[in-house]
Amino acid sequence: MPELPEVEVVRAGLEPAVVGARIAGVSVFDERALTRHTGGAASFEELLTGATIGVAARRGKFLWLPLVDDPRVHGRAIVGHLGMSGQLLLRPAGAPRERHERVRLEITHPVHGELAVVFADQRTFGSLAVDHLVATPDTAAGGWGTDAPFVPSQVAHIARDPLDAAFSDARFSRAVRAKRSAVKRVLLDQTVISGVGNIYADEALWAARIHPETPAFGVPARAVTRLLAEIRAVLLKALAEGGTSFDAQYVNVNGQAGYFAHSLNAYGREGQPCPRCGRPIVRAAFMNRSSHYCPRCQQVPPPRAIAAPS
DNA sequence: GGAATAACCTGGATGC
DNA sequence: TGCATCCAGGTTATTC
Repeated sequence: MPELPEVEVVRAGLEPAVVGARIAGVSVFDERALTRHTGGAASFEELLTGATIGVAARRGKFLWLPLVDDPRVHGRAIVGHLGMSGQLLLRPAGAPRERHERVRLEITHPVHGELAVVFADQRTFGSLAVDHLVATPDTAAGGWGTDAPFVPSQVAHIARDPLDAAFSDARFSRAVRAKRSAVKRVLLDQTVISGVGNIYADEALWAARIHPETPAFGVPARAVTRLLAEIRAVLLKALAEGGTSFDAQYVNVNGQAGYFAHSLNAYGREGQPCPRCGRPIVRAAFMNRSSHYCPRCQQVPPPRAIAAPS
């Protein structure tokens, strides 16, 4: 499923092909891909046709492409989220329609010529929209790939991701230790830390030896620091390996899968030995999905050892 | 206001 | 072989 590393691979793949490109045509095949766009397909097509893309930016799992050189769309951007199965693919102009293709942008790049940016999405949880840019409260750059202190309004409520230079470790630590929820639930809360999904939450918790159901306020400050370091480590390793692909649901802009699935220690390894202690990895229901952990390495501290936040 | 839960969605896997 | 059911999970609206 596309989490931060997978989305960053897509952003980096799009960047050289779309920055500076002019959008020559827009085709919307399925309006469910525009659930975050106000105005429907006609508005989406009208706004984008003729616009030029400035940069390719990302925060957490959100991507955006600011639009420049056109007063009609000044201060706006194409904002995209891949959901669970979304793909952004680069194809030659006029390429045959992809399976599950929802939206296509025909672009003309000054160096690469005519290309198609294809948004395909099997489960239709992903979406594209044209959105207004708003200033970041901390005046730092909006995210990866941009120096401008702006983000789409739909992304403004999302916390910075842990690979962002402006991410505040101290604010994250305070937020975690103020929550009564399970620590894994906090890691999946995009308003606390963005970019982490089910796979990397399980991997980081395994690496930090923290049980996913541990009350967040019960995680010692030193362990929160260790957890954040493990989150960064697992995200960077996954990024270096091109992301995690279990099936055809995640691929880069050229349709190629990543290799990080081979490096997983906990997620998807139910019944297999823990790489650290050999005890079988356990899968447990969690928030309508699954948690994977080692029952020996990751134990919930006894209640008496945990002091609830006041 | 914080926390928990359901709903959205499709296709592959599994069971009968 | 065909049908029904389960499962995967990011985000958000709703409920508690």
